[in-house]
Amino acid sequence: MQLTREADYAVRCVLYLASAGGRPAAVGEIAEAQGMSAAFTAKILQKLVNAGIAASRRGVKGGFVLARPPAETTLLEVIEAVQGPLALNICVVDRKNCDRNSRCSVHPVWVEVQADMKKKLESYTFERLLNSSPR
Amino acid sequence: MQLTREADYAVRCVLYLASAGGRPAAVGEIAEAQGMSAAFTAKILQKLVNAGIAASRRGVKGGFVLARPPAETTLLEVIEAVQGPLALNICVVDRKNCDRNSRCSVHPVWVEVQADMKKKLESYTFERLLNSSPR
DNA sequence: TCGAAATAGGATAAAATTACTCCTAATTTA
DNA sequence: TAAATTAGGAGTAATTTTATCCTATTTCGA
Ligand code: SF4
Ligand code: SF4
Repeated sequence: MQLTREADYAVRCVLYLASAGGRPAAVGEIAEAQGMSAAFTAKILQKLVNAGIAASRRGVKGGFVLARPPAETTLLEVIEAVQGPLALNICVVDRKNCDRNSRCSVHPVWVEVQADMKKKLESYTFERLLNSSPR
Repeated sequence: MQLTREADYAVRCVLYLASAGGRPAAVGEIAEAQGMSAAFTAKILQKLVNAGIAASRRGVKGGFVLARPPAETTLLEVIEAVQGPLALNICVVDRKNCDRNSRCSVHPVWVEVQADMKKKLESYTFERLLNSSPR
């Protein structure tokens, strides 16, 4: 029931790229700024690129940028890009994962809780996060 | 970001005990009814007893009962009894777990999302679950 | 054109967590 | 006392998490 370190780092990556405002940032730069290992950060950035959240340019002046403006990327997207679709319980994403689902009175609760969570995470764009003063 | 199997089983245990209505149920009975292994179920029931959710009686006519009426036990309590306090991210339960928390704009989001989740899970008592028709 | 700087991707591995099992001791009832 | 039952500790296999490292590819600029 916990966010993976990978997902936390992914959020930090996107946050950094958003604050960089379009200037390509290299893995090393991002990793150092956010206190993460460079090799692991590289892997995460790859996933963000594959998910269409970031874009990369190889070579000398290369690095990573956001593929879309910060207002168009949500926390949910970033999390799902690295740790897959949200799944509070095995039965939520696919009912077939538990054959008790038809007579289970808790199943609908997980569905509801996850929907709430999803909605909230979708409501946080990186523009919004950037403008919120950390406290 | 997923409920452990243990927590899911724990909920099933409590659900079963609630439906048994005060009659002591042995591990084997609970496990069979809910499609869980007996040995693992025994471990989980022990945790529920330690958390004050269930009570046990050893010996021949022994077994497990709920320690309180179903209306007084919530989903949250059962989950926390087996997998510990809810913690959506390392920084939520204790800020010291991440030294970036003071300048992190995402930290408050996790706090908020977890609070929502907690509130919702607290709102589901086992009386409520028992009376809800599974669909 | 070559070399340096950078990402892409695959393989590998250590550590932690999850999901169990098994055994012995203690307790309770008939 | 024998049978039924929980209590608790120890142990274990599988899975997931959290990385690291290596090689290939791309790009820039001298
Ligand atoms: S028992 Fe109910 S809540 Fe648990 S996995 Fe099955 S359907 Fe979902
Ligand atoms: S970076 Fe922010 S969200 Fe992530 S653990 Fe630290 S304080 Fe929490």
